[in-house]
Amino acid sequence: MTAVKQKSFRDQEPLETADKLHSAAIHLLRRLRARDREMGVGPAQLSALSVLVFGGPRSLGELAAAEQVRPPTMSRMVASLVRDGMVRRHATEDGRSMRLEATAKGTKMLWEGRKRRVESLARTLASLSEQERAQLGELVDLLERVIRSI
Amino acid sequence: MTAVKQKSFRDQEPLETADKLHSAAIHLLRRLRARDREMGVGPAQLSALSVLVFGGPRSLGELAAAEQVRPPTMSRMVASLVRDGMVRRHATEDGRSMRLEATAKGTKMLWEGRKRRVESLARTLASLSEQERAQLGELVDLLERVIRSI
DNA sequence: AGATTTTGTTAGCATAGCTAACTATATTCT
DNA sequence: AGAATATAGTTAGCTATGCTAACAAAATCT
Repeated sequence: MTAVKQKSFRDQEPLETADKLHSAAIHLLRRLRARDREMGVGPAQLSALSVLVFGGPRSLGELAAAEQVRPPTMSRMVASLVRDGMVRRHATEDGRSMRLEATAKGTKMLWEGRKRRVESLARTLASLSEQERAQLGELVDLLERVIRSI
Repeated sequence: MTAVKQKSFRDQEPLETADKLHSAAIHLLRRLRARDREMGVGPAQLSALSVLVFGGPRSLGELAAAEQVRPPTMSRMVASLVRDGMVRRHATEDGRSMRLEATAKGTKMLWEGRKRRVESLARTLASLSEQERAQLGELVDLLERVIRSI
């Protein structure tokens, strides 16, 4: 805790930014969730599917790690994706694990899904000034780095 | 839809940024959720509580609207908060509605909760360069505006 | 007074997170 | 080789959050 009673403003600032960021993330996802419901696939599944589509096939454990979720959670999501024909399981040499791969249907649906989910957001972004848009683009990259290092 | 078949790169860019932002929000919340579980109160409840603490007392419907959630969802969250002694219901002239108000316990817990939730994030932010931190501070403000206009 | 509107709750469903406990396969160690 | 151990996924069961539909109670409007 580094017990310091009188915090400086400089120390407070990251906490405030962190809090705002957290709140922003909550509200962003709540707004976008509405579009998710229009399709049959939930946000977590779409996110997992996107790892397979953009990152290529991988095992369930790897997918769970990539999505920062426990194996049972991913196991259920994958089961649902397989049931819906979005993902295919391939046997590997190692009989315990399997290669998970997005199907053509899954890939197509992902593109539709993400577009739909994000298009209202993208529309808003498109209405920003050139400068703001550039700023936001850069900072999203920074944000990704930050999140990865939490 | 503005059926345009050949999209320019410029048009694609907001979609890409939007998608990254969405993904970042998901992963951020997943990382922070772990800390939430350490306390007895979930993230949605903490978020609702924060509206009462920082925004003052209000009715259930108003709270639901502020949190962009349907009344039944909020009703259940409030019931849980009341059960835990975080929130108090006050009768109003209008017998249908009620004033929801954070208790002292709720206020204290909120401060602890948000700090805990966000402190690992704040720690990471504190390790950034001065410039990056400033950038990020700007980003969240911009982000908040963007989200509000979705 | 009776009909309608508004506010909140209850019931019931789905997704998504978790841990604990299990199965099946691989690997390691005598 | 065979037993013990480790690893990969699944199943079972819990919680929290989201929703809609149906309801109850109070307020408001004719």
